[in-house]
Amino acid sequence: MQKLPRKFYSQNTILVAQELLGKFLINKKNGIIRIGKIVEVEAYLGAHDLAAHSCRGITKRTQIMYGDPGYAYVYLIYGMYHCMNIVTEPSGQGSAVLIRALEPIKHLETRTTGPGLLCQAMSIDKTYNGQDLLSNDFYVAAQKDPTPITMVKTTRVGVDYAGIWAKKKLRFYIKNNPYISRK
DNA sequence: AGGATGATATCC
DNA sequence: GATATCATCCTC
Repeated sequence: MQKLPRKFYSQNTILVAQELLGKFLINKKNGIIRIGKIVEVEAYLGAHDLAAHSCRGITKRTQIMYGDPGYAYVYLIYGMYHCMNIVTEPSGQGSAVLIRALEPIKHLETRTTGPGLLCQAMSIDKTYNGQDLLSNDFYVAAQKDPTPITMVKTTRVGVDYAGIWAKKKLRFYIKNNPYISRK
């Protein structure tokens, strides 16, 4: 397992999103190592993407999204669940990739088939906002000889308000994987 | 179809 | 300071 370098995240957001499929999200906390395989993601392209939180410019909330790539953007949604994103592209773009579903690999007891649930299972909360994903206990890694996957491209979830941006196929998942949040 | 539940942005 | 809104999930 090889930790992904900063350079990986600084690439084009769509490319990073697609490449993240099949990689492993690893979180060590209180001596427990939790590992999940990323099976579903969404790309949020930046200030011009009306479905992205960054579409209204830099605020206290979105400053992480506008910062350096390879950092976690975690926020509370609907008062009860957290969602985790990884910031992409060079600083100032406001782009990120939302992690939507994981396949449980190690120490994941509860369901991981959705952005809110996977954060619960990985024990990720808002204190992880701004965390560097190149740290020693929170990072994404690739296996040496990854098994080839078939990718499905479709529309994002919960962004009907975003006009033409709601129709763009910026959600990617591994075909036939049983842990996808929605068809 | 609706409720839980809180941070955020945008208005006065 | 008030309120409308929300990249969700579960129960009915």
